[in-house]
Amino acid sequence: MRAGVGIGGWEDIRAEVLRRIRVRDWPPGAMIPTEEELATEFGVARATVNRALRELAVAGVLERRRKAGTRVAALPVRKATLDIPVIRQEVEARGQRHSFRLLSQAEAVPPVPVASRLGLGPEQRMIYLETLHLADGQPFVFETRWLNPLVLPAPLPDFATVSANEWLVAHVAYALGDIAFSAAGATPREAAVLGVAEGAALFITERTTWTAEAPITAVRLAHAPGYRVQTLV
Amino acid sequence: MRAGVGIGGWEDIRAEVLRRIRVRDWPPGAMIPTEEELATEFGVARATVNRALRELAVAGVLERRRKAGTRVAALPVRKATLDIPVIRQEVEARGQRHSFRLLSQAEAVPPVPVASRLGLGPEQRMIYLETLHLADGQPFVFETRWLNPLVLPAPLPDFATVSANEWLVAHVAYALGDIAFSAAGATPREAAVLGVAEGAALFITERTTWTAEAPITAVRLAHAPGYRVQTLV
DNA sequence: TCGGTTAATATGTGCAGACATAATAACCTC
DNA sequence: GAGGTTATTATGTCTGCACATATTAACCGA
Repeated sequence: MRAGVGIGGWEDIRAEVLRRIRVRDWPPGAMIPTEEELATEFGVARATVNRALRELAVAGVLERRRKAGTRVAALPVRKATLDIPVIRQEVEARGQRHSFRLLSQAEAVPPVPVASRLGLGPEQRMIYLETLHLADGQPFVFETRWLNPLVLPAPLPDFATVSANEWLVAHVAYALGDIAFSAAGATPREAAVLGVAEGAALFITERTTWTAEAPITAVRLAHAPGYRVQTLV
Repeated sequence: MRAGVGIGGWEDIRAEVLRRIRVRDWPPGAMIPTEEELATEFGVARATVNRALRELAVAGVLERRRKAGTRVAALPVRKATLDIPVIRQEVEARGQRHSFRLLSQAEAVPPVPVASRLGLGPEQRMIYLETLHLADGQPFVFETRWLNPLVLPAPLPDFATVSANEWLVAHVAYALGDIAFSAAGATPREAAVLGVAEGAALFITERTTWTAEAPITAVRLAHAPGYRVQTLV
């Protein structure tokens, strides 16, 4: 950063470009000047302009192509970034105390939808866990998890004491995953565990993770009513 | 990129660092070498290592602090990036035909929750729109929207013909917004419009946007059953 | 030993110059 | 003109160097 001067950094360039887009100096779909031209105008190096424009492109505000140049996105596909924390952190971030209870543990062949989501054969046995997470003693989220025993290092912990999620993070080399959000009516089991009416609208998070070769775990989180996922754009 | 050589770019550095984290050469919580040391090891400039490590920090895999150094995140707060497209694009991306019907348009004082979410006084009148979006003729999402007439440029379009969302993107300088996801039972109105049972679990998206000074719009999207938001991590 | 000042250090960002790459535009041939 | 080749151009990235900044670690005096 230039000594003493409060302007000229890439964040300032980004802010100024964004301002021009928002006041429609550069309306949606319009081409904007080249990096070279902007660098000259702002009196900075091209690399600095590049950094600013790149960030805006990642955010979905600009579209860039070599040789073609840079244009303002016509229909900005806004990219919202969500933090997916560990449940304990999520509860504690709300200023509440986190605890959990292991409700059941078993070894079984998963149902077909879970098996296919994990890319498993029909006979592969897995570990099944049901855990209720509490915030200040109130039901917060009901977790049902399938674990692939083939990729877990021995010895397995006592999942009544150790959160499966946090143990996995600390002991298994993950590689890929996907997350999905949806809504579903509470199943009888979920209704009983969370203390809500059967069929009540629940927010559902489903996560699947793999190592490079094999599936690790599939989790379904049924959140207590009132749960929201929120983010700034 | 170095001529002819397929390695040595920042993406390769990022991949190699990620590999070492995943095979636990560098386990969660561990410090990793300094940029200088990695640059020497890989035979690249420090700026290249910096780019790679910065991306991993943004992704939540690394935690970096000046002078303190870089460590592997102990409890990786995974950052999931969601694309929030325009509804028309969303429908078309599924290979379906998009259409919509304006169900009602009025000018009214919004209910208190909406007014407070927008930071409005209790008497501010707004435009209220109800729109049903269809995918291949089937109900896809029911949109209820409050629009601030004070920030809209004249003339207003015919919202029966022009999607409010796309008109806004093209004509109003937005600045900030927030998005929230939740689940809710279908209200009588939503049930009738979407053709589902009252109380059925619906996935709800709520968006609010502002200019620098004034609120622009608050939207509630009630998605037809089966809707999912999905992303890779 | 405590508390505050100073030095050391890893990351954050800047610059100028160079070459790579992708995609368009210009050109040339038939 | 149509089709294929070549030149041009804007972005993408790398290098090497410099200085800023935030923290920590070392130091030192009361």
